[in-house]
Amino acid sequence: MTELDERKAAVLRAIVEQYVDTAQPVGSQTVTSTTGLGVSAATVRNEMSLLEREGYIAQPHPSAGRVPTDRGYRYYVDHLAGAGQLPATERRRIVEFFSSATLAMDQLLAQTSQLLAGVTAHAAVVVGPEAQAVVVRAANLVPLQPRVVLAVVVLSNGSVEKDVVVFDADVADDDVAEASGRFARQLTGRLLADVASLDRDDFDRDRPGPEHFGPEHFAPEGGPDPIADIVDAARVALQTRLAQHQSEPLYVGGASRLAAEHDSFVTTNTARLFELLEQHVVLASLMRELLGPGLTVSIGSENTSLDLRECSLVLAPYLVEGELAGTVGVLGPTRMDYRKAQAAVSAVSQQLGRQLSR
Amino acid sequence: MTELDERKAAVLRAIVEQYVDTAQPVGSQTVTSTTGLGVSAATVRNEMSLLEREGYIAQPHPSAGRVPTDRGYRYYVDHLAGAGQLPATERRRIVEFFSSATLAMDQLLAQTSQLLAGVTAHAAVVVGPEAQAVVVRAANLVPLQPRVVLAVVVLSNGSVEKDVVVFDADVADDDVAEASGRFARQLTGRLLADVASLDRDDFDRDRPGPEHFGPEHFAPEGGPDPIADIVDAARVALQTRLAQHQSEPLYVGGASRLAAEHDSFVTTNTARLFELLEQHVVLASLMRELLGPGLTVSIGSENTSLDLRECSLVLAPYLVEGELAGTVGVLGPTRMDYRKAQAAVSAVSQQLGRQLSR
DNA sequence: TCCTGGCACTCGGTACGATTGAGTGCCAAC
DNA sequence: GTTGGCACTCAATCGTACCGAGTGCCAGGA
Repeated sequence: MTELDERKAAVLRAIVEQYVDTAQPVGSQTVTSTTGLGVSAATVRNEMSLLEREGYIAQPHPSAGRVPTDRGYRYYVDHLAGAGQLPATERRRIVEFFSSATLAMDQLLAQTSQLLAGVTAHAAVVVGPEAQAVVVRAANLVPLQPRVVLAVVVLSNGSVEKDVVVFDADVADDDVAEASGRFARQLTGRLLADVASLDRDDFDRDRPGPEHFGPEHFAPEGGPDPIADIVDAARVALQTRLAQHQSEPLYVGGASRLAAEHDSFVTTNTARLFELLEQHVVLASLMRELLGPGLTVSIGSENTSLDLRECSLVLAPYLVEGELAGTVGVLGPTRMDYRKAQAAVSAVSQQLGRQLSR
Repeated sequence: MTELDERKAAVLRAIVEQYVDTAQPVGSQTVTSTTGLGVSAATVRNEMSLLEREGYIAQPHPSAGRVPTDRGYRYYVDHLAGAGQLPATERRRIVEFFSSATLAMDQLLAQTSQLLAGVTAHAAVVVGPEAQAVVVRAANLVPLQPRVVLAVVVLSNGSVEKDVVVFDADVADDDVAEASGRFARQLTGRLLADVASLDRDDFDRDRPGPEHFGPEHFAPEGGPDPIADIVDAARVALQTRLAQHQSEPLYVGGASRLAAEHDSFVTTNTARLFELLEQHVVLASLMRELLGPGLTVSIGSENTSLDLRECSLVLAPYLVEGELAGTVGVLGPTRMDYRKAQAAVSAVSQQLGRQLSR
């Protein structure tokens, strides 16, 4: 759309910022008194009238002040918000968090989402890097009970995945130990993406003999091999779990902030929002859809999801070693301090990328 | 308190059940029409007047019907609710869940909390067994990056704990492998409770030499031993994490239901409730305080926490092999279907105990 | 003694009208 | 192009009236 002239922009900015601050419709008087532009309320009224005609602001009812529309917020974000600076305390809070964090990927991301929620006072979402490039660093089978074995896999991103395998009959600890060795040799060093898609034959063909460790006893004849059965059962169990791990590692922090914002959400159902936050798949696809190269802001009705039509999302990707790795974002009401949200999201995404590039 | 006579009890029961159903104050007419007792509304009014005088019911305003007080709910729960039966579909849902569940402890408990939330349509809480008796089944050190090692411990309850250890200088993979063996020998088979409290000397004294596996190279002289340093660093890192694991394994399911119930929570702040649910320590101590040998119901103002003064908790312990192991519970508004909640909590606690006793 | 129908009373909720005040739109004057 | 002034609109507030649900009480009956 065409650009607004300077004074209209100033008026719009005043309305947005005032409304974000007070949650009350803003009248022409308020605009003249809070902004320095040397014109009277009547002039402002004329400008407001035009702004309304062009859809940047609206009146909740005919004799009230003006409220920004989604389009008004959009213009504000695109042209007026500028690059906000975080207050020093919060900037420090972010830096300190990352400088003291020595965590595995999953824990780091979970805590990052809470950090971002704390700084912005909104709900925060962090999507982890695609686990395609992740490599299996260690694999183990651990007997828990006579018929129960735990398959454990350590990944190069510091995550640990596990799954319980239950057998019909007791399995000897020795068998498990041997199976564990074979299991480790099968998986260690492999790409997660490969592991998820391979089946028994692939492993047998790829690694026909013992390599790393001492000699191993393969079942000599083609008959049933209890050890192989254990290994297979464990692998199958883990494959489904690893497939999940691969898909959408998503962390939500500070969801309870949504409840605090409830007053403004008269129309939409807060409960629906909470459900949405619990459905990681939906949320992740929604974020993937929105994500652009830099800071992305999606405002109210710009969101495809009806439940989000009174919410805004502020998203940014983060880069690990120059590669687009994941997303951090903030979810709040459209009446949100976009400058601060953008500054926080931007700072956190940069720091997180830097941290993960180490 | 003294028992209520039969008719008063019937009136109270009718008021409670009607109010739980409709959320509207109940008048004498409604009571006579919904209950089978063959008396007129006037008589019911007299009874209600007495019930009010004794504090079982109250009027929101002078010309409205009656609403149960916390004391009224209390009497209802103690004398009138009886042992409710779950509808068949929901009973089956619970049984099926447990019969098909083959999960590690932590996953099982998390899913159980969601099951209970689903059945009761309230938020649900599950506290896991004290991890005192848990034994370390396997331990490993896995190199992730030149200076980063992941310490992983598998516990007999199927949980996996891990922590990142960062070193000042690079450590060779071979050193890590050797340290991993020593680390495993130090921890495997030990009680979690012991591991958390021991220090380096204890291990050295207890296990002076190689036992299970082939010969191992101890640093011969008393000088600095890089392997031992790695092992120590890993153990210290894990100890703090294991201490947490030991304390309060708590799972909350269906927290979003609280938002759906918001309409009734006019006075109290929903956001505070969400925060409470996120503070596992507070919640766990609160539940420990309340827990009795059987089903426990804590109603509104009976709760010490102010944030819960419009909520009720229905709790039950579950037994594993005859021993009190943990707690399951439901958190909802005082205006809750106590029969159903009690039946669900009771069923889930039994099934969970049975499952864990296997 | 206990129950019941009747009746007066109370009070929340709704509808209606008047009033107030914030805010606008428009216009004439600068 | 800007401004002050003025009429207009309409939400919010208040007071009044009314309705109806519900109660408390009382006198009469079982």
